[in-house]
Amino acid sequence: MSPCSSFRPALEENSGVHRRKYKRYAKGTYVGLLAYILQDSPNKMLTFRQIMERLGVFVAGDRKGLENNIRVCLSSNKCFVKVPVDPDYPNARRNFWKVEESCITPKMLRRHFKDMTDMLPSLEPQCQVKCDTGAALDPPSPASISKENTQPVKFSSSFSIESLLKNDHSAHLRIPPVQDRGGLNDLRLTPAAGSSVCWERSVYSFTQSYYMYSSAAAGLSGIPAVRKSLSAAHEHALYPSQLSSYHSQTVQSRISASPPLPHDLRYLRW
DNA sequence: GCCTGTTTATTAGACT
DNA sequence: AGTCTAATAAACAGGC
Repeated sequence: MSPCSSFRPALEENSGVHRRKYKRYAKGTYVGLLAYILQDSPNKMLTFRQIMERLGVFVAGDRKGLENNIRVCLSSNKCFVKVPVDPDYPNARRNFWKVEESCITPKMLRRHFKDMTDMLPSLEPQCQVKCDTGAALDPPSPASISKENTQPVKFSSSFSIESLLKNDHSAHLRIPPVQDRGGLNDLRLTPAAGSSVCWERSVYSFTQSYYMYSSAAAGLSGIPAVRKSLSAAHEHALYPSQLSSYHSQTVQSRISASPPLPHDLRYLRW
């Protein structure tokens, strides 16, 4: 069974009755994908346009619908927060979006990064323990909400986004070229590999799993949208740590090569 | 007019 | 089976 074998066009033959034009993705959610894209950006925040540019690599088809979906996702999920592009002149319509990690619950981790935990059996028990404690999973009671707000949940597990990305960015391990990689089933965890490899392979597989159906493709023509083939530049932009040439760079050079901080960019047009 | 962000309603898959 | 929640569509407001 391929990772995406359960993807099927959602349109009914006699559609028009159902509003849904997309099949729910077999793996992954917008939240998970957005979180990854944001966290993988140099400053861990992006404008909406930048988000869409990165998403554009994954998705072909109806951009309007996708934009709408992403907007809703960003607006309705508290784990995504806005940062004014220009702090001096806050504009409600010109913001960076970033991930508010303190708002990511174990439940969200399990739900939105489920595919990665599936590939990370060594981490699953950790997450499971947290999830099974109940307190962290149960819907917050009114009384607990204020407490939760004042005591943001910070995850120090190796599967927290922070930890995972930390591992990712500190990785010096060489990863085989994309074309040489196996699918999800080929993942093998070795003691020597460590979580860095786990994470990198997981991110690869995770993003690979994002074959999306656009409403234009699935809804109008009945043809599923397919993931665009990635150019080398795109591959590098999205999976930088996968390219061996990338690994020839030191972490320091990666940092120095990063764009300036957001406040230096605030007068640029996006 | 376009872009961005918010809100609401609906649907359907996942979860309990 | 009932509930929860992500995905989707649409309408609207406000800034550029």
